[in-house]
Amino acid sequence: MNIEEIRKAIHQHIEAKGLRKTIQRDAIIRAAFSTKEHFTAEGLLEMARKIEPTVSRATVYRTLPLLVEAGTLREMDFGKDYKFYDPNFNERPTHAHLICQDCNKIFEFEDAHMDILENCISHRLGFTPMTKTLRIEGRCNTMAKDGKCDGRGELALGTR
Amino acid sequence: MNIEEIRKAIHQHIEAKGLRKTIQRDAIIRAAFSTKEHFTAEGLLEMARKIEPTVSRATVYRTLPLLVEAGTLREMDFGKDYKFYDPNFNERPTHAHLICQDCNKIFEFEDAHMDILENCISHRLGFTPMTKTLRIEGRCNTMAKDGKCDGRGELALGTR
DNA sequence: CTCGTTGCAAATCTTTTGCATGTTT
DNA sequence: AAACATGCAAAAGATTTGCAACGAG
Repeated sequence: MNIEEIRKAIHQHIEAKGLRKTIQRDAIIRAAFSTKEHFTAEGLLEMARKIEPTVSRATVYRTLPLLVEAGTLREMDFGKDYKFYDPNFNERPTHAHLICQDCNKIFEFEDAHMDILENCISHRLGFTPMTKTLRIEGRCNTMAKDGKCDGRGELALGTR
Repeated sequence: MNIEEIRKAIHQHIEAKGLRKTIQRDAIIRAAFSTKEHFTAEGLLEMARKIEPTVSRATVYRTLPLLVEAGTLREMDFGKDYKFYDPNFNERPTHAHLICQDCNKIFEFEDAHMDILENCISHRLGFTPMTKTLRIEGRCNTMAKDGKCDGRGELALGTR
């Protein structure tokens, strides 16, 4: 799903709700999906203003729920006092997060077994899973052994 | 781990930090672990005041991090604007949550396969897992079939 | 007696909202 | 023209903090 498809999906959702297409909303959408990084409302405001300087904080906060409702953006809790948003669920619908307690980097990973197991458990409990969130916080093994944390990038992507 | 053991563990942690034992803190501890329900800071204040009326909101907010640090209480995000706390990780260290989107009840479950798989994945990625959080939101199958949601209790406990 | 602790109220910080004005259809 | 959207600034709501009085060791 590239950015044009995402934009189309969101505009469809917006239209279905009887709402309108505006330059501010479109700038916010473009900004949100121009990155693979997780971002905050404030960060999104900054990014959107580079595209369209008239975007206001209020419009960002009013638009974010639309992107979440449309199923294109996921609200995330990383233990901070403000919300983060993850734009990568379009590409990798079942990914989970591993947070390094040594360097604070957040890694994304997908695992088919995990996905299947989550589905099994849900059904055994009598539910059809809609949203699954797995977050693992851990210590870097290299850090424990050699005293240095080898996080290989801000956002490590890859199915293992 | 019963409440007396939990109190002891927390008092040990508090002492180790060079802090003091007070009636307000103890009331908050007793309140927090007198229930299996998830609670908010405000809810804990209410419960603690039934034990010791002099407890103030500020002290609750100052004490909560101590219980979390001591490893006896887990901070939880259930998508609301305020934090929830889960006192059940002492009894069931690896439990996860399933939230019914039809009735909003939160079920707790444990699954050994899940636990093992999470550990495997963590090690494969080069980490030793410290905290694992799994939350599944889903639709009730009975609701879908019969139009009624049969959540069998506020907090369903049990390994399946 | 010393230093941590408490309650209160004020401050903080993110997110929400009322309102007058501007835009989309 | 009608209905929705926007920016601004004020409001809201959870959590934090400064401070003077209090309490544990």
